[in-house]
Amino acid sequence: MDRNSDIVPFHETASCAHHAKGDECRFCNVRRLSICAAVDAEELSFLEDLSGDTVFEEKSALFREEDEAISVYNVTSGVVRLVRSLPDGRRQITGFAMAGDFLGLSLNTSWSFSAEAVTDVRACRFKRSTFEDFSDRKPHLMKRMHEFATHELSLAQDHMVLLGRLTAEEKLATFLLELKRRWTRVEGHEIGLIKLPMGRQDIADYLGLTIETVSRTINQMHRDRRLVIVPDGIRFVDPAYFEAHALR
Amino acid sequence: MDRNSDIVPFHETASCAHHAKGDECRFCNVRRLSICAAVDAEELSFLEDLSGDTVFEEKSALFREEDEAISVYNVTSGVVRLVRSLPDGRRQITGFAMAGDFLGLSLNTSWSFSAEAVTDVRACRFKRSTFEDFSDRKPHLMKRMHEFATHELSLAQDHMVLLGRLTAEEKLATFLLELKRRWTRVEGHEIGLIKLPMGRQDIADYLGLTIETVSRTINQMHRDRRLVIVPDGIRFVDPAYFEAHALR
DNA sequence: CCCGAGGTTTGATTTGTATCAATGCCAGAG
DNA sequence: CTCTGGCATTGATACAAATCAAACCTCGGG
Repeated sequence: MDRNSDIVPFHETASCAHHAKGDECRFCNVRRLSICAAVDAEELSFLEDLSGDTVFEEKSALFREEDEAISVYNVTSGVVRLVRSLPDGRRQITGFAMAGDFLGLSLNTSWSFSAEAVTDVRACRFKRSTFEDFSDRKPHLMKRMHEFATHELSLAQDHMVLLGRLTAEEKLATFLLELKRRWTRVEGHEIGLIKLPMGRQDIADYLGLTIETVSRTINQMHRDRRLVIVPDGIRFVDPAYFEAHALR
Repeated sequence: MDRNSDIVPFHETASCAHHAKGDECRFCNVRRLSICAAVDAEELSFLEDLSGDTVFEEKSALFREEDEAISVYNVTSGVVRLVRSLPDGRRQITGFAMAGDFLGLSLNTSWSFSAEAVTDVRACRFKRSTFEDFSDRKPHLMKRMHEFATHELSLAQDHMVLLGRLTAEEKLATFLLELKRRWTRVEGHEIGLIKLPMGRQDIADYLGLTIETVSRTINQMHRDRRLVIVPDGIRFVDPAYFEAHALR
């Protein structure tokens, strides 16, 4: 049975209710984190005309592997899982996209992965072809996209080491520490609670483990007083333990 | 004992002996495969002035993880392994670079991986800062680099699926098929013999396995009449078997 | 307040791959 | 021709994680 059968096609919403039209980008709280930080005020207002705010509800798909890439997206809130599936149902999650992350860096007309909303998600949407034309005329934007791509590539290489060479315990320690860093970056300040919006199955598919091994390993860490489990997340009790067992 | 202790620093050689200075790029046999295909005749001669042909002998390092990235490279012949190492000696090979592949796409001043010559290697070398200045002024070159980067990213995602979700048999089938495709691309025509210049340990470190499992799996395939083992490589006997077991 | 569904935890058992330990097989040096 | 060192192969055994199988929350709906 396909575990993804509950993923429904996305439903596009009307434009953002919280900003007057014409102010979205200037007041965007993820601009500093995103592609758009490379864009000056004048370009920003032009870019804004190309963009549309979209909302995806929990468990809906932003797009699927086999879809044509009509749009590209800048995630502004929520968490998205990036999934590659095998014909027999095995899944690998190659990453989680959060506020500031860009989907569609390659500007290819075909996606090579699915993007599914783990939580409710807001994203700034651009028509792919239009965005490509724009970036073709703005070398500094292209360069910023290239920097994003090579950064992603470096993260992908880290993840290959994790998948190929770490133990279950090391995988979880690395994952939790990385998640802490990403929330800190998004929130703009140190956080205590590490929110885990994704389910155990998603964590398993990200780390190349089974759900049972993820559950056992986290609960073992709890029993060993390395962390406490709280609603919707965990909290480090022994941060040094995670630093010592994680990859970089 | 560190398995890499035999990797010695590279020895730089004088410029290419086979071409008169001023003709390297025009007659370059990997141009069509490389970054340089995006460069027109005039730019090519300019680029050529920036470049120097280098030779690295088998087992030497082009650069190491911890080195500062002074140069970037365009591989013109031979095979390079890209390695990430853990402090305790565990290794993950994130890829093999062959003719046409570019090392230094990120243009960062620090490498995040080592590059080691598996065979004798020739590469076209550029000063990183100079190359960056050049690409900053040539949007189509930057775009080509970006395309290379996002293609790499897609390959990296494939490899994550392999590492996280495939069995040893599937990993080997995928690896051999992928290698066949890459040799075909480099040679410019279909090939029968799939050369395996890298040792079993390198294959293991690429696939997230041990050397024993690689050896057992290949020899099992041989016993099952899926392939024949020949000096320096293998030959498919049952190509359909590999197609059926490989990832895409 | 109870029920049911979806997700999580826990336990028992199996298994694929790692580990440990020889042995085999060249190719190059002497 | 024989020795030697560096892989590669093969076999026996161990073990980490997968698989199979319940039981257990918890939260929203009736």
